[in-house]
Amino acid sequence: MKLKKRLDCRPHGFHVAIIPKAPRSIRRRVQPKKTDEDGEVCAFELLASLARQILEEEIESSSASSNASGNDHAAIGKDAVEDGRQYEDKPMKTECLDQGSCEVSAVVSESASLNCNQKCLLNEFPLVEDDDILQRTSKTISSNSSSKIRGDLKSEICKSNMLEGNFLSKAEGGSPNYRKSCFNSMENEFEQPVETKAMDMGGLNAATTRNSKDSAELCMKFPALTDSDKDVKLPSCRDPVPNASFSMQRNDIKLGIRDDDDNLSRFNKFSNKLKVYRPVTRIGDRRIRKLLTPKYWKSAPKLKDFEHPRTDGGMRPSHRKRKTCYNHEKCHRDVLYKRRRFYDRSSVETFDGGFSCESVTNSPEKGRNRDKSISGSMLQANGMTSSVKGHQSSLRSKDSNVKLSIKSFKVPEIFIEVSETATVGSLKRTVMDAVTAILGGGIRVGVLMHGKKVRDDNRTLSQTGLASEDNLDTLGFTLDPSSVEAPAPPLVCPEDHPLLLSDASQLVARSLETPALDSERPNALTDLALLTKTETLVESNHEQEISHTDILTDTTLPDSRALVPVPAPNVEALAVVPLNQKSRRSDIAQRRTRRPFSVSEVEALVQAVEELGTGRWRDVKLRSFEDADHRTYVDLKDKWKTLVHTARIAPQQRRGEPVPQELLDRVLAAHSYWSQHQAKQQGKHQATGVLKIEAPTDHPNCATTGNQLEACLYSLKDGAVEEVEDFVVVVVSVYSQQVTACDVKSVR
DNA sequence: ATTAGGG
DNA sequence: CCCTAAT
Repeated sequence: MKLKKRLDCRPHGFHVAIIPKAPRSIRRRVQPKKTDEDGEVCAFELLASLARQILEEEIESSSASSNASGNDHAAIGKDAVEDGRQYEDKPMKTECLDQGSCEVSAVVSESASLNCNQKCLLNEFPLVEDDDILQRTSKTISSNSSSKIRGDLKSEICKSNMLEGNFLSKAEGGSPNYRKSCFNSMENEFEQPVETKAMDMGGLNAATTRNSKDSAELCMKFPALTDSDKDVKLPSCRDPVPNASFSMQRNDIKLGIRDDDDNLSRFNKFSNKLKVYRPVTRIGDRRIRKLLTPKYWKSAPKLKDFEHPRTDGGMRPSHRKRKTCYNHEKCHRDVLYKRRRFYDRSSVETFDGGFSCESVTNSPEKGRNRDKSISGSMLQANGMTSSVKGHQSSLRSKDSNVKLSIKSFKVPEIFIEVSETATVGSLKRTVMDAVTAILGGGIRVGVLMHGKKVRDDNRTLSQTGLASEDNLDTLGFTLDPSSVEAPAPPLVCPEDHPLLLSDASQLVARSLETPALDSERPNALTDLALLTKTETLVESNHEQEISHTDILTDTTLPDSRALVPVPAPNVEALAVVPLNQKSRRSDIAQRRTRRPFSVSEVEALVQAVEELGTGRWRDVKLRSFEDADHRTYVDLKDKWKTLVHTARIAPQQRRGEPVPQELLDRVLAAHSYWSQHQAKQQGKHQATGVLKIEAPTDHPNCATTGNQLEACLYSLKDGAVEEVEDFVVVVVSVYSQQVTACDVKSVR
């Protein structure tokens, strides 16, 4: 099937796990491995690196003023080399980089006639060039690349490129030159949503098609600097000249902070790429809707989505998705998802991508941190996501100290928009500012447990349940900007009146200095805060809203002017989605408002399931929720699912309106019963007869044995007479009555 | 349209 | 709740 296909396409000798087109769960789980194994590069290091570059550039550009292209060459080359050395010590790699830089120069000059901005950008990070180089030198490199991650990956990528190139060539009826197609393939890879078919007709054409207008847009975006994908890419900004083969390819500017891992993840995309091409026009509402779904907003460590501006002013989400690392079950918790929505009127551009990086705070100095190491935890920064990935398991020292280790720290997405005429230097500064704002803006730490904010600062860890290893795994942190006040927006009207946070026309018109999209506001953080808050309110459910409120008014938090907490593991914040004022909603199906099941509803559901079983949701619906229009059978099914889950987890871990234990018990009982008896006796138990199960209500074991007893009862046939525990029961019809421990009476 | 599962 | 695949 798909899987096979893909496998066939992939290059040999490629070790990196390819995400097979298998059940999501599987796919997801496959990737994880590597994420962590290739040693993560400290995000801060990256940032530092970036900063360094920026500074250097700044100096350089200031001294050399405008026309930076010339200087850039040298600078870039240098940077590249340094960069390379910094992350790798292998001569080979360095060599590789060197070549890369050389190549860069060449490339640059070649494209000198093109739009300068792009050209300049091109210099920044010789990622593309490298790839290009690699492409040519892949053979040599790959042959002896041995174990060097870098080397391997690169060569792999090259291979991949070639593969892709060929593929595309074919698809397009033959590409004129290899390099070109190769490049395009690369481009596509970077710009294309892995799982969507957003791009029109495959590489070349697609790129060409979009060229003209896109270039006009100031769409310089910085996708994410993700943990393993620490490259800043600047998609779009294509050259208006479609036929300039070379330039065209070059116009897809990508800034990449190369890094050991990035290739890895990037490469992964290749595997997904092959199946991507499909006409955009095919994308229907549903598609779009899907794209706007949290699922696709997830910008996890290795995941990044961003959308292309659309020439027609409409929204054309072209995103890319990367599977996240799911190292063990815990991984998903490490993944921070962030949603961003920008509501803007005029120009409809969707930016969903960002700048995020992860740093590994592998503080070996456990001593320094005392006994604090956060394991299996994550840090989430509101507005600016940052997450901490923890070690696999929580350690617990004898002295009952809780050991936590914050393994990684993810810095969020940063949206940057720069004018087409902005200088590279300013761009860098912009990035720098953004990063600085985030890191230096002052943050407040929040603690999450099971995704819920732990608000009481006075409680002890054990009281909070954080002393338990189990809970430790769900421990999370949030980094909330503490420097700004985020007054609750006057709008809490989720559906009908999405907040318009910014005016795109303005955004586009000028270059922004901060990640904030609303250039009208002076303070980036404020914007973030507002956005976050808004987003949350718009999206959140009641519970969340409540907790938010609580938090905002929580006096135990001195400077709790922080933003709303981000619900984990589904962290969503700062979602920015273009909103075309009017009819946007019709296009974008809104997520249904959340409507928590009331206890009575649960009761009805349980009742129905007890009688009908777990595989007849439609009947359940008809039977007990006929009038509840908002409850579909799918909802019921889902609810049951969650009920079962809820019943299984510790009461402590349960959230939302508490469901009576009694009901949960029944859930479990019914569930186990129906699990065994599948659909066998469908309808057989249709309420008839009277339950005659008797046991002393006051029997000491009644309560404790309740579940077991009940479970046993469910396994009995109607009319059966059996001994269960200390009881003798006569079952006339288990489902004709609600069976609970207390209903059991002794027949003896 | 339903069901079953993964997310 | 959403999304999909499979019925």
